[in-house]
Amino acid sequence: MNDALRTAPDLDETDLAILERVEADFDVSLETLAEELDVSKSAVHYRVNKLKDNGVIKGITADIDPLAFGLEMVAITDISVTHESGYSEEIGETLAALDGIEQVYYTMGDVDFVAISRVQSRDQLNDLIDRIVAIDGVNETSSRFVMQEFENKREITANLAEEARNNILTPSNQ
Amino acid sequence: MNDALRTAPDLDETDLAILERVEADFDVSLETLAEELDVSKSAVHYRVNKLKDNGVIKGITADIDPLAFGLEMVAITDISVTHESGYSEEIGETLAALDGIEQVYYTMGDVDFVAISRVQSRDQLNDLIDRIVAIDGVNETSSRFVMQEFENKREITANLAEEARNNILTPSNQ
DNA sequence: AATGAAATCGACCAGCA
DNA sequence: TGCTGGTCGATTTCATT
Repeated sequence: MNDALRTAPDLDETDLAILERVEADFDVSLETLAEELDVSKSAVHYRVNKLKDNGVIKGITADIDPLAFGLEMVAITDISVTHESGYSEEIGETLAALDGIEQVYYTMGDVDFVAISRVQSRDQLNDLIDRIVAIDGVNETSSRFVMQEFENKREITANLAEEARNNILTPSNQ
Repeated sequence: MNDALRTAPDLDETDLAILERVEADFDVSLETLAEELDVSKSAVHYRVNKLKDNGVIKGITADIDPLAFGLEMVAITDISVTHESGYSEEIGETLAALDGIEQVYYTMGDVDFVAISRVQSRDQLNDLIDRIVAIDGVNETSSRFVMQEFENKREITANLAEEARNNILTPSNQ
């Protein structure tokens, strides 16, 4: 059995086509979708609903431009913690809850956490780092400025390698 | 003048309230929104449209659960490039185009690029790293496994520090 | 910028393969 | 289970303020 796919519901090509389309842009009429995919409106509606029930589609959200809020500065911060504390779960949640921090990863290796943050100014970044080091158990931090972000595409379906796509369409555990 | 806000269109509290709501969940009726925000349905609709025209709302998208595709493995890869090549822009775009890579950051410092990738298996990660080192100009890579992701909330409005929020509502450059 | 009415579109349901 | 076609309610559009 392919362990990586144990949670995957069975999807066919039409489901994948719908997902690829709506993951990039949901602001489209059912009718347009139906024409593009060459199925009926009702069928699209039925499948989209099922994908929502399945949890494959976690939600419909509006993507907001960070620059519209002046959030022009991105930083990557490595954070190491004192291991005797052992509260990595708690520290991770505390980090993720800080204003300005977008993502927190707990990693294997010397550095324990990697945080990606987005702020308006260098002052706000300094303030954020102060708030990070003030967290109990945080040992050391080291930040890098991001000069350029490439294609902040977070599209799952657009990132599937061919092998991964094949695994979904023809699961070994069916 | 507050340099960080030069691109910010003027937003009022109602706009912010709409954005906070729809950034987390757009799958809501106009009526519900109107009740929650205590404005008329038409007004909500008008403002949402304006925010789309403004570019503040970049788009409406479906969020897909990576686990539904068996994408259980996340890695952070530091990538250094040979500087005589000078094609960092091109390398960044090439990296971002690789299947499996979600985000690419070009940073200041020893490490030139940081890539976040999401794959189904260790094999796929090895394959991805092979594809990275095969890129012309790539010098060295070093990857860390992510053991846990904390609150992958990418919500701009939820991450604003109070100062940042105040900057938007009462811009110094108005 | 916001409204209300008219036109359009999507959600839901009973029924069918 | 997956889909059809039709009805009703919701949303979009637009003239108007």
